[in-house]
This record gives sequence, C-alpha cells and structure tokens, in this order.
Amino acid sequence: MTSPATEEITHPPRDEIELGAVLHALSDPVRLRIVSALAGTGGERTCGSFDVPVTKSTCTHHFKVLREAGVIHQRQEGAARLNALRRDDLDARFPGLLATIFEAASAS
Amino acid sequence: MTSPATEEITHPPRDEIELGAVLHALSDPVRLRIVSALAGTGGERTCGSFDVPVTKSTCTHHFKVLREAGVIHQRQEGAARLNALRRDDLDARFPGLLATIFEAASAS
DNA sequence: GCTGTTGTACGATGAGTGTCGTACAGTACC
DNA sequence: GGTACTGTACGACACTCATCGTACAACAGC
Repeated sequence: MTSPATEEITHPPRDEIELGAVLHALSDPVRLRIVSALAGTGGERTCGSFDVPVTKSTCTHHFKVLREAGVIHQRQEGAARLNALRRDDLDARFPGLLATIFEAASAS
Repeated sequence: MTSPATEEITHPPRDEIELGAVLHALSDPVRLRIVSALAGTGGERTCGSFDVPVTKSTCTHHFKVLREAGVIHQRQEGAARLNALRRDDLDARFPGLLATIFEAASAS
C-alpha cells in the first residue's frame, strides 16, 4: 500500500465536473472557507493546516465532498494528504466561476 | 385578505442575501432550471409556466427556497403568483455571480 | 350559483447531510 | 523499539431536504 488508511483517492475527470455539485460543495460555510484559504495559498496544503471549527472526522468528510465534486485535488505525501485547488480544470469548464464566487465571499 | 391562501410573502433585504444560501438554492437542478428560464424571460412569470418535472407542491417548495434565499421576488396578482429574478439586488451584492453561473449552466 | 385554474398548507416519507466520538492505520521522529 | 502526529473508517445521531398526495383557499369565467 502507498496510502496510510484509505484505499484509493479518486477524482472526477474535468469533463464530468457538474455545476450543481460544485455549487453545492461551495454552499457550506466550512467548505467555502477551506476553498477560499486554498485559493489564497496557491499551492498545496495539508488537511490539518486549515483553521476550521470542526473535528478531524468532519474535516475528512468535507474534503471528500470537495474532492468528489471536482473542486480540489488530493495527493498522498507520506503521512500527510496534500490538497490543491483544481483551478485549471474549473476555469476551463466554468470560466470565471471560481473568481466570481471568491470575490462574492470576500465581499461577505 | 389580499392573498389567496398564504399569509405574507417575505423577502430578505438586499444586504441580508447570503452567498451560501444563493449557492445552495442554485445547486438544485430544478431550481437552476427555473432561474435560468426566468433570466431568459426578463420579466415576470407565473409559477405554473415553468416546464419542470415535479408536482405543484414541490414547485411551491422550490419557489419558497428561491425567495427566501433572495434569488427571486414573488408578487401576488389575482389568483396567480408572479415571479421575477432579483437581478439588480444580486448584481449589486455579488457582482457577476448570476451571469457566470448562467454561462456555466448553459455550457452544461 | 357552479366549475376550472392557480397555488398554498399540511402531513408523510425516504434519502441525504453535518456533526461527533472512538478506533485504527500509516508515517515521522526520538 | 516506542511515541507522537496525520488522517481515515465506521457507527451514530439529529437535522435538513426533495418529493409526493390530499385538502383547501382565492380568483376567473360560464
């Protein structure tokens, strides 16, 4: 095995990313916060590096939702799991969507 | 009473429209379809004039979700209820969000 | 009056969701 | 070896949600 406790990390291909799933994924405040922080960073960040008011289990759940919606990409690196925003894929499929939502989120 | 069967139609003021609520409202395929059709029309349309694959009860539920999220405005006109997109309010609060989502939706 | 149309109200129901705690599996470091 | 640390897995729970059927209220037209 290459991974610590999971079987496989699957991501939807770019063409199968659905708008409804993306909007639903970003409609949760915790997930929007995670993605906004990820966008501000630019690169990869571990799951535990986000300041969210939930437990580890809930965090795992949210990252799974984001990954299956096609919003983030996860990759195993030793014991840590590195998360990156799939900005290229999302911009190609839904141009301008991410930027508009981030701007709206920062405008609160 | 001025209305047929409901007590009052309440809408959130512009400043209280929340991004999460809007994203959640638009993440449902039925509601996204309703709002897209409404955007294509431009003016007001009755609830029954939308071609959605759900019953009247479910339709009422979806219109309520859209109204309470601040996406649409509802107004009673005789026996019919007229729906209009709150484009000005949404554009003022979240600039470009509606246009981007509609473009993404049409790109399927 | 009566009938049809429009839409809501009120359950009910099955599925999904966000949350948590506990237990466990890798990895890193001493 | 042992001890942290990182994150998942599983079960549980309360809550929300999308859907429906039935009943009902207001209006329009005959």
